[in-house]
Amino acid sequence: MDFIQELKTQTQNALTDLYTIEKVEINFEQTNPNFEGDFTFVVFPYLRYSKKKPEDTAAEIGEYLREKVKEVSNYNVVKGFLNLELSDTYWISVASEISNNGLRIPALVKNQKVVVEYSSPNTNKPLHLGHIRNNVLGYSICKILEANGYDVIKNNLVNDRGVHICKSMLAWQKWGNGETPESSGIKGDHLVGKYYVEFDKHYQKQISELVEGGTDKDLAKNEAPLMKETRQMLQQWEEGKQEVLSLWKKMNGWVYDGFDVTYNRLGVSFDKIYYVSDTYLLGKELVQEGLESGVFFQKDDGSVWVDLTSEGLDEKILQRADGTSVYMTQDIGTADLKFNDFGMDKFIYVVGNEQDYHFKVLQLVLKKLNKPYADGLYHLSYGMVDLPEGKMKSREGTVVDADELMEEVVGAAKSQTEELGKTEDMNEEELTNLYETLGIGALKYYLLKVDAKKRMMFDPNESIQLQGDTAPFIQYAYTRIASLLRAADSSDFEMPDNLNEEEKSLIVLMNNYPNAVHAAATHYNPSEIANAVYELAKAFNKFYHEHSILGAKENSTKQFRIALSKAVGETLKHGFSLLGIDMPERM
RNA sequence: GGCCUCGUAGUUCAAUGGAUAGAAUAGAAGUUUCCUAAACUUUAGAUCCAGGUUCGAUUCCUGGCGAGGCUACCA
Repeated sequence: MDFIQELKTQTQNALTDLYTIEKVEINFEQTNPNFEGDFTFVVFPYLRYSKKKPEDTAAEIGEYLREKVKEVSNYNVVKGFLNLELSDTYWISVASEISNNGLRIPALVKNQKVVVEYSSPNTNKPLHLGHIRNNVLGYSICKILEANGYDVIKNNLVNDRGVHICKSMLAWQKWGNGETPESSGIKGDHLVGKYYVEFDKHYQKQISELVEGGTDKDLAKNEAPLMKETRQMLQQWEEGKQEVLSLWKKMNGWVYDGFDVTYNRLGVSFDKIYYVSDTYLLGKELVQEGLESGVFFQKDDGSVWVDLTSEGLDEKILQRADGTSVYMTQDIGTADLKFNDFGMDKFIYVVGNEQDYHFKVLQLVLKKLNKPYADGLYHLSYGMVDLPEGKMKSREGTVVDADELMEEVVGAAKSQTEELGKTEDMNEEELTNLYETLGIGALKYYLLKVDAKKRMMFDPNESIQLQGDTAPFIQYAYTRIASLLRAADSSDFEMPDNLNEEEKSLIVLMNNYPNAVHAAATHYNPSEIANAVYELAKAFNKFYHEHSILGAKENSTKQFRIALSKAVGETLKHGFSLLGIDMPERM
């Protein structure tokens, strides 16, 4: 890392000495593999100072650097590209450093606290594929921020109250016959989801009956008896009616038991859980505050609004005419609650991009309220997950259930492992763990290798595939290393005489890994880790194929290769830990 | 209608404004007396269209065309 600094300093010196260029931003990039060299400096921007041809300018700087920087063993010039070649000695010292001191990720920040809100489920139905992307992404971001020096609070805001839960409750009351998870053998969240579907079935029927009777469709939606009953139930909930509250507690309990199983299998966890039932009234005082200070305004009917037209948005309601709050009000209050609880420097919302507008407004409102933490808000806006047949629609039953999906990928890992027949001596428990590690790993990797911000296609058939750019590919490279280390008697680093191409590329990739960890944090994007780790695993497989490690002729070569392999293994494992994916020792 | 994303090999994804646009998968052809072939090698195949800025554009700007999202006193 500091070598690059040194290189930049010397390059600046070169520009100053040769062309009297004052301080500029110096950038090096990795040399394109199609060309000879390690780092490349592009000289085009400096031609107007040097007043020479690109080739000559690059050559002059190259000559300067070769003389001044001992690690630069040679250079070549292609058009305006100065390709610096570094000595093997330098790369060997990098390998030695990593091998002896372990993987080091320099902290990006100090004493920075960040609250990451993710998952945030509704408690009326089980989790689906979209939630999996959210959870896996949120968890990974937490790990990545931690690795960069942040103090992270993993936070879940459970939406446990509202019309949607009342629908499930009502349907259960009417048609449940006292069914419980125990009596039915159905996982709690799925059972509650079943009644949510049941509600909708009857509700749709009522609507169409009303519409046939000549009622307007929108009106019918509101006037359907079931909807009236639901609203009444919500009303009773707010009034604290005992019977409703106890049913609510019972059914939410079922859901939490179910979620725990799903979260556990998915390997995600939280440090702090908020429940909307506790927080939904928050924010009203802040709305009043804003009204008094004049940043909000009131309409004739008494509703409170914020005018964001000067920011290019429109007017947004913050409180209904009847004094009740809306989503935005609650989020204002919850942001304040978070700040009171944690005093965080940053707070991140892992929420789908259909809420881009909402979070833009939220941040503007917090700024208008002069909240000191407003600038620390970041909406990690991830794209929707599409299926090959199109969008997921719960109404049309095309949602991919989280539990079923996990079962499927683990099952695929099992059958493929059995087919290969390499694990016959493993016991039942080891095998079960292995299938989970492979299957859940494959699923997570599939979701994380894509840029978080982009919408992505989820092909179920492809997700259970375990070859190519997949978690098992990387896990396989790791188990090869683990197997080597079991067979090796020592993994102490020894200086080799020189480096072959494959060894060098492993060192280069490992040297670059901390940059990927930084970039992943800066961009809130785990896929940068996934890509880095994949490249490394691929390079290792090639190295492994081309060269004998334990059978190397020279003992020093053998020791070097073992130590190098060990460092690769540690890097792969580190990267996977940031993605929330386990590594098997055998497969 | 207004606002916001996104258009890259058959398919799914990469590419701080840099060189000859990378992978994976599907296709074709190979590699195992040798540390795990879930691997490795070779091969064919792409920047939606038209302008502009730039020494240089997949990347930035404008206009088309196409896909998606938001545009609720729902959360």
